[in-house]
Amino acid sequence: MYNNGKMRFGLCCIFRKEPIHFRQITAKTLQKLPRSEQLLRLSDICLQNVKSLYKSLQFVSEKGIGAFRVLSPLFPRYTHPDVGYQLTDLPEKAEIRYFFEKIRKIRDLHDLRLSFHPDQFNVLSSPRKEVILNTIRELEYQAMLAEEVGAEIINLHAGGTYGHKKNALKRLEKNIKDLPISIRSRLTLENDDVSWTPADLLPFCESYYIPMVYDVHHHRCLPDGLSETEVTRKVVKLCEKLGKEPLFHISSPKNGWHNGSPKPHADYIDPADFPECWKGLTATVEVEAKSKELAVLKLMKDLGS
DNA sequence: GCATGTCAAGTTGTG
DNA sequence: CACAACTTGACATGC
Repeated sequence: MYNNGKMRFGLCCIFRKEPIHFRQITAKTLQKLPRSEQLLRLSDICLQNVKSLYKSLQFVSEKGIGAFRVLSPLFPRYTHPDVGYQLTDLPEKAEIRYFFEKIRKIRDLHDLRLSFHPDQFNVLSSPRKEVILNTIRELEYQAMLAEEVGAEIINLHAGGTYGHKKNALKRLEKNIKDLPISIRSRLTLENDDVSWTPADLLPFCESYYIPMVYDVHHHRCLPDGLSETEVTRKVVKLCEKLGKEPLFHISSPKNGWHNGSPKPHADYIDPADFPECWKGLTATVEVEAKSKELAVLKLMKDLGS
């Protein structure tokens, strides 16, 4: 069913050369200001960031890039305990909503696939209640943005193992079951390069109907006995069952495969690192490379797509 | 202007 | 035990 389909490539969060920038602000800077000025600064940054996101989608659609990962701090410090805020607190909320609408329209027009990838401190397998609560708060924020921009995916890692994978998976299962639908319906789990391999995650994902995002670079850094072909086949099968397009991650090692740690990402993707078994599939491949849009475009050219 | 240290958050592995 | 690494970049500060 997915053979000879259309593969789309995804750009992650930011640009290397293209003059599209996202702004940030720290909690420390905000805390020096009275609340009204905090909200003015935040409103300005959020509005500029949604404009930049719109420009990002214009850029990718013009270049034939079919997917885009939205950066987590699009609305900086949204869930911070002291300086956090809501969209309705921002003076320019109407303008911000107007750009959300423009973003949804360009997304629909070009059928762009949008995703979120919450940072490493979002952990649903932690034994600490506080960590789970903070994670859910952050995921609710990202789900709100996902709803506003029309994003389909919130992709998470499985967290730590705490020396006992089975118990960690039990906590993960329970916490996933309790998630609000806005998060749960978008949730995917990705294999990492420290703890959780495809062999660990696939049975879990199959049991609970969660798409597994297959990062082949992580798999090469932390192998598990499964071949890339086997993992790909299982992921495609699971996604078919769930009615979702498979999502893969690709990167190349900065210092080569045999020169120290292969984990750091290179500027570009070596086409030799692109798995043969992915070719011809209907799937999204997010490109994790430091040269960002240049790397995505080069890979597309190198692969002739 | 430019260089440098800092930034909310978790977990693991290395030195 | 401290610290870097992870999608690292962008901001704030000080020269």
